[in-house]
Amino acid sequence: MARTQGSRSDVTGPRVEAAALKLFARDGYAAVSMRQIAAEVGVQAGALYSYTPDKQSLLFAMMKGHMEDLLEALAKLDSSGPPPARLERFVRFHIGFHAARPEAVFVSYMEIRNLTAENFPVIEALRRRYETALEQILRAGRDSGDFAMPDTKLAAMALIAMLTGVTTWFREGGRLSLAEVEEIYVAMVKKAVGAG
Amino acid sequence: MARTQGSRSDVTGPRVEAAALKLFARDGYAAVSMRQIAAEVGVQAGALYSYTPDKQSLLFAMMKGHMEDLLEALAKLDSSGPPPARLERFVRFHIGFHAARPEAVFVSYMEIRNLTAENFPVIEALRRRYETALEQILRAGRDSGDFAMPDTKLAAMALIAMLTGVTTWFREGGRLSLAEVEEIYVAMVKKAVGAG
DNA sequence: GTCTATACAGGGATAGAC
DNA sequence: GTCTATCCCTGTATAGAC
Repeated sequence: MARTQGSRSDVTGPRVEAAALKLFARDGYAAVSMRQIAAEVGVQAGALYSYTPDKQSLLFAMMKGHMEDLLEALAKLDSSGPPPARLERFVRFHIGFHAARPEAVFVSYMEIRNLTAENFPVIEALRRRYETALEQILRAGRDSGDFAMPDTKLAAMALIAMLTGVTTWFREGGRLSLAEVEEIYVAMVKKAVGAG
Repeated sequence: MARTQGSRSDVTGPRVEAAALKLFARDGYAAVSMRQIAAEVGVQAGALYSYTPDKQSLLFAMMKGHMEDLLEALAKLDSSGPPPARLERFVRFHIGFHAARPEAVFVSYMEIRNLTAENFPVIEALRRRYETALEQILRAGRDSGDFAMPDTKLAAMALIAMLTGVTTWFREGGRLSLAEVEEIYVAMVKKAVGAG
């Protein structure tokens, strides 16, 4: 049970991830050095390699973790009821989830191109699963006659772009509260897909 | 009139800009080296400094140029007629202009944080002018009763995010033509702002 | 105008002491 | 588990020859 003096692997590991997330989000993956991450954690650069094999793994783990959290949370969302209700829940979920972790969102959308050839498809597949979830709601709504859209795939992309855009400008304590923003987006999205 | 042998300043300068644009768009500003740009142009790294004082100036010039082109083209757009017609023209203009230069768009939206403290506000001001142009159309439409929206500023941000998202997935020769995409977005945007 | 050569700082990652 | 020290590479930018 007793741990070696000075050993804090269980706490330092997460702190490395947190520092990397913070710095990648602020300055971009390519612009951040391992030395900067180490300084943020309060250790020497060499010590980082006890927690990650390399810089790329740090990025990949953070993006994969984010997408998995997103999909896991989505899976817990009530998927019953008529399409308009499902769509409304999706919109609120998306805005809420993304607004709660702006750094992870930012990294996940900006650093895709910095993934290696092996890691990229993994993240891409997770992202596509999320888009498909929205598209299925839209398709169900079109089939039921609740929505009217020429192309559900394109509409799904358009809506996700619109919703994710919130994180680029939303700031707690700004002109509008998150609840107000949610309200406005729900109304706008419903109208966009032709929900009466 | 005779130019020094080997002198091609008038042609090499633009080639440096083009190479920087291509590489910044593909790999990101921070990940691209001056050596890579030089290799793309076919000169040695040192020669680049005949055309730009430094790497940052390359980024700034390309972003400023892009935003100025955008605003200039927007200024030429017919701004007469009722708000729904104006909005439709704006949507078609935005999609068309952005789809025609995906690299410049990509750099302009991704590399904002890599601008220095002096350069950032310049680009930000240009961007805001563009957003304001859309917001004015929305406000005019609300005033005239053509549109229904709780917040024109937020709607403008939402629509621009949605429209700009097109450049992230649109590929010439894909499932839909640009004209089809435009059609669909025009319809979706009009509905989103409550235009009957 | 472009080249070669180079200065100098900083990058990622590893080795071995403690 | 973390440190110091270090390897080797690459980064931006400049100087001076041609």
